[in-house]
Amino acid sequence: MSQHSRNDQEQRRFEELHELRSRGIDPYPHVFEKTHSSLEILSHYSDESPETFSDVSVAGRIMAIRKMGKATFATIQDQQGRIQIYVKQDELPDFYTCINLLDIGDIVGIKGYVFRTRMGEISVHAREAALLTKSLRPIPIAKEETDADGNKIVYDAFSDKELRYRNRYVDLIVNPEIRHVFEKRSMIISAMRRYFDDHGWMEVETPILQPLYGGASARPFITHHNALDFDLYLRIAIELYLKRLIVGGFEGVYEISKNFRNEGMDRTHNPEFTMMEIYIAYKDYYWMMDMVEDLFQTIADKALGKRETTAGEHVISFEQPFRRAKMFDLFQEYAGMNLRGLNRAELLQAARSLNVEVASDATAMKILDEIFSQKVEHHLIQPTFVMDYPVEMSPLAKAHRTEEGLVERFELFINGNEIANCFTELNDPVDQRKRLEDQALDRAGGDEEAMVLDEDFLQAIEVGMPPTAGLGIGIDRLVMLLTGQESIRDVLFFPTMRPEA
RNA sequence: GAUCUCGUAGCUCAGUGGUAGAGCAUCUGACUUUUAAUCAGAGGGCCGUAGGUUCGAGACCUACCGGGAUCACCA
Repeated sequence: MSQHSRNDQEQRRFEELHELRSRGIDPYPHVFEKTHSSLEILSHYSDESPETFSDVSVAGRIMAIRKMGKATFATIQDQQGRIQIYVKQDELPDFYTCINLLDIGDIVGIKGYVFRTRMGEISVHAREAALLTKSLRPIPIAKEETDADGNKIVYDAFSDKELRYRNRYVDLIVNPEIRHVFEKRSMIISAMRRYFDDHGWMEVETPILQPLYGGASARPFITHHNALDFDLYLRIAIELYLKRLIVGGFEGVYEISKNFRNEGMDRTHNPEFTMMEIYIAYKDYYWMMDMVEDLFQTIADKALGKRETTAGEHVISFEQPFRRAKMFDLFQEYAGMNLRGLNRAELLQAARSLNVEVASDATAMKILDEIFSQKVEHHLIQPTFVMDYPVEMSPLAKAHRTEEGLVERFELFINGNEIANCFTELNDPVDQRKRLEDQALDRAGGDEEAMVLDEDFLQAIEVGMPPTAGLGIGIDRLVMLLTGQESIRDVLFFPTMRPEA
């Protein structure tokens, strides 16, 4: 703070702080005994039995203060909401001499009784009042008014995206609706965790710092271990370690944790993001589709209280069953072409005829991917399992039991976005080694995102992994979907930002 | 990484090449049921940064810094 030049408002608050201390008032006391939240009082107070709330104690941040000479009203905000407090000079003369030293943003504690004002607002009449924390920086204050039609009008909202992300603590104070997004995020994750735990699957932790990275196609962040003098990678996926645990004899393991990918940032990408991966022994991807349907209904019930959510003009339903469609059938349906079994030249031709732009050196799989994302994805609004991908796109998925050249894989699309990814996991060690060797060749050929060959992982698979189904869910995107947010930055407390100039 | 766009008071924003503005917030005074409290007054600015054009730049030009959007890469 000494380096920071204070503006006039900050300077004045510092002076108030010293004035409070010089009057023997501790502006930062250690504890306060709080008995009620704002919401408990507002939702349970009744004019018939005011004695129920004749002795309450509330605490919160001053969001508005109206001084009227010998009496003062203030609105304080706690985690649940806001409530008005009322302080009279003749009842609290000592506190009242300091009332001019209080500002919006200060945190106070009030003991007293609940009453209803002449204007009908339930309020706390103070018998005791204490400053709990003096605020030294002014917070932006939005004013709200409800017009004759009942519409809420907000004046001077704190809306600058940059400031909101960089000073999220201020954003959370003055924009309560963003707090609801994060409360819902927490409920979604805990509902998911409870669902897995209730089924007996075990939450585990595996390395984030890894000597090799794998399990996805992406460029990693690189860091360095000083004592051992070697480079480590921040993981890009959880997959390979969880499979080692299945080899080790656990039959259901999951992990919810950050992954890191050193790539571009936009509305749906942040360099660190939260992934859930779960592996269940003796199951396949058909079983996993049933499980995912059940899981999503459970989460919707608990976090939303209903089995639908709104995304733009669409109402998305989580009622079973979700649509199940094979990838190549969807090409037929939405692009009007059968792309199954076409070679690279033929796919390039198909892309041109569909007006899908692809790089001239794109691989067959890149072309297929591009046609899918441009012609099919945006049609997949209601939850849809897209099944059976080409083997070249999925080096860790098991070959399809009946379809030549395809693997047993599904991606769950909702509102045009990929939300989950699942395989019947590849446990044939010979096939797995061949696939990773092919990736290594692509890598040598200049594909920076091709997977690195992890010999220890291959040895684990050679020890023997039982038939297993694996699932990954992008938690941030799921939260975006269920909270109606359009940017990943609005579901992350502290999204990655460039350093300030 | 590319393109477009934005950056003016603590916050939200006006600003026609010619003296830097408003509302809220802040300060002083009045006010014991107010609630966008009200009433009377006051202070507050490196106009993102650095160059350039011009008699004169917050505005026009260039570069840079930061944000947002779109695209590319990816989940």
